[in-house]
Amino acid sequence: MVEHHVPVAEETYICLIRLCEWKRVVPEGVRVYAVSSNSITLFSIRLGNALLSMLVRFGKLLDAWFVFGKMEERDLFSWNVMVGGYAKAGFFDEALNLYHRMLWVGIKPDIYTFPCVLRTCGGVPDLDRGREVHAHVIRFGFESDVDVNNALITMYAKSGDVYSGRRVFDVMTRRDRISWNAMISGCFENWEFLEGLELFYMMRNCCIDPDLMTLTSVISASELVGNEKLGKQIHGYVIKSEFVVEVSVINSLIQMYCSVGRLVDAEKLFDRMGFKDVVSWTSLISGYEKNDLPVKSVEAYTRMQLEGVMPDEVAIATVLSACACLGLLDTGIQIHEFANRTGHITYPLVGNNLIEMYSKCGCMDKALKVFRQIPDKNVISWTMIISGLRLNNRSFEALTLFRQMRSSPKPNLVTLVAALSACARVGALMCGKEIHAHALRSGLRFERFLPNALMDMYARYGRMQSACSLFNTHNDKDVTSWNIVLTGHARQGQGVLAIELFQRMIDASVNPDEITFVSILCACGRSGMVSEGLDYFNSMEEKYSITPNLKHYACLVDLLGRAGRLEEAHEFIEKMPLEPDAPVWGALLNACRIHQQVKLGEIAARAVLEKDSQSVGYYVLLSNLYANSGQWDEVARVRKLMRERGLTADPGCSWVEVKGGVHAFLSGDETHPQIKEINAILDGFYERMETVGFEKHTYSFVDIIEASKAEIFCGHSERLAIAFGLINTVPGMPIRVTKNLYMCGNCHNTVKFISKIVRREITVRDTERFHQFKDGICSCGDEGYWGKK
DNA sequence: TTAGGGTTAG
Repeated sequence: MVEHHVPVAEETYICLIRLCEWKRVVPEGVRVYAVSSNSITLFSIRLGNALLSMLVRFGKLLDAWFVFGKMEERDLFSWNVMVGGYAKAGFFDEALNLYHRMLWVGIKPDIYTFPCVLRTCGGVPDLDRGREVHAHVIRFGFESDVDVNNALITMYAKSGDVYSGRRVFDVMTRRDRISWNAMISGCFENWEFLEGLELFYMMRNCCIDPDLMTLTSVISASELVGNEKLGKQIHGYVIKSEFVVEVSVINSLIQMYCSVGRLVDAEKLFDRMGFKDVVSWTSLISGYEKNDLPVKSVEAYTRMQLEGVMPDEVAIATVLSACACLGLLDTGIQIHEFANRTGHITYPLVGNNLIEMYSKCGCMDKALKVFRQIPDKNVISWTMIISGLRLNNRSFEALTLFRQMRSSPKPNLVTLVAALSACARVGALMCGKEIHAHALRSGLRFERFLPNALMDMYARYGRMQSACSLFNTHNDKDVTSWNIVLTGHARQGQGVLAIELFQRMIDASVNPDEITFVSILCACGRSGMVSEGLDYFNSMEEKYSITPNLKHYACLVDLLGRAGRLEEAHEFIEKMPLEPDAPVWGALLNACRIHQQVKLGEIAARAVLEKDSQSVGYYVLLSNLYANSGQWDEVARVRKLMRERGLTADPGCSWVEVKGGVHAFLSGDETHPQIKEINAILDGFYERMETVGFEKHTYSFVDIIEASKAEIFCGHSERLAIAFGLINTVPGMPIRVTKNLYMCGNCHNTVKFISKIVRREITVRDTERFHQFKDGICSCGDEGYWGKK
């Protein structure tokens, strides 16, 4: 529309700019700007200001900044536009700098300047700066201006100092509706709900009618305080008011009803709406999801699409949560594809919930792919992927990612809890301790989840003292806290301590739950306290009104079985009021393995495999039962059965922590950079073992069977980890290893031997217990490895 | 002769 070679008068440009601004045609406006800046070297105030205001309104801040720099002169208006533009775009530092420069060059701010500047102070928020600007307001004589005062109120509220805002509000001689709205929402933002509501009533007494903003803000507050009655009252008010037709107000009401669990009221409102926008639909979708109705949530999403309402990023993210909850992978994938097509995938919110959905559906690789593709990963993205990996038993990778994250973005409480859970899983004590220290340093409040996660980490690692001291100093313990320590004692075989703790729990009037009894029964079983265990089992229903579930029955079978009372255990299963499941029979099978009762073991195995033919662990137990009694044909038969059913044993994996890093070793790992040294050091041990009368041991699978070793599924990865630890730490340092399978008897012996010759403490935590080797002795007393001798 | 201040939802 503008030819390059024809000189155009400045006035024409200004007219064109005004027109573009008025018509809101961005591309044309930018073209006019481009052409005008080509033909004119310096902008006059009139043209410059016109350009500035248009560019800022179109969000073209960089271009505006360019024009600002090329103006022959600048007036108050030019500065105001720039400060306001930066403030609106969230570039608070730049806005504040400009404001100071403006004062520096001697331009006096006016009533337009202060609201812009105060917005930046509230946006950071920076209370000190805000107070400084407040002082400027007084110095330049604008303290009685309504608009400036309104901005002051907001600045104080956003900076967390709602009382200073209130003082400004109280001395105002004239207040408009904006003053009231600012003050009321300021109170709500600072959780001063009562004061906010009082102001709302005062406002009406002063004959100022609430508007749309007032109402939406008050409705959301009644949702936040969970005050159903208040919500109803406001609903009544809305019905009588002119706002009954406003979509946004009804949306807020729907939200409010959902949040107090009154879905029927929410649905009623929703159904009566003449026009429903995407927010109305999402309010409902999310309401269902939050009230544990994920199926209805997904249905509502489908209905929304059928009615031709286009989902936006929030709708997509919300329905993804529902899919995650239901494990609806197919639907989740469809939504993922949709988000890809529509470009919504770039929203962190969508990406984060996709990670959650894939994690919960067990597709961790897809989750990782999504994670890598999120352009602006926030704390939640990181937390989601860390917990996802942890959930899918990839704790090692979870910790690697956690390390990568560290400073930006700053991990929050949830991140730390997820990372601690991963530490607990792989026995990364140092990493866990670091997180503990980090939490103390960063002044995070030790709320429910964090102390529990810490205790769990220490307890799983066998550090019962640390766990207990946290427990004792932790003021608001919940049942989980008690259960964590109780389970820790059980794992350590500290039956007496477990019983003492249980008593303390009862004395403290904490109601035990189902998990409590699993732990206490387990503790009794591990400590051979059969009669105590039976007593607890019998007291569950009578004293604590907890009906024993299958887990409790399995514990009891284990308790009887470990004590050698196999027939009794068998009878107990036969008389169970519930249909016994695989773990119940599995407990008996394990007991038969320990006590080498092949006949009964076969009965148990048959029953187990009937219930669950896919879990490798049971084949391992059966195979070990045969191996323990030297029936190698049977061992081979079990292995063949596994092959036929397409099952392979989980690869053994051990972790060791060296210099703050966690190193993982798969059994038979030949790719590790230090594998030569590792093998050399192990061979050295084997030779010495042989000379003192230990049997020679080699690695290959066939060899192991032929060497008549019982546990063929061990993988012996712990040896690699221990050797690596020995090579890479200073003499005398304890070596701490965690393993994903049971440690076999052979490894147990080998580690005992190693601990003796290297004179180091070596701990191995396997899936069953915690072994502390020192001077050739293990804290577990070898039980369970060699059965009756 | 333009600019600034309050709000809300999923």
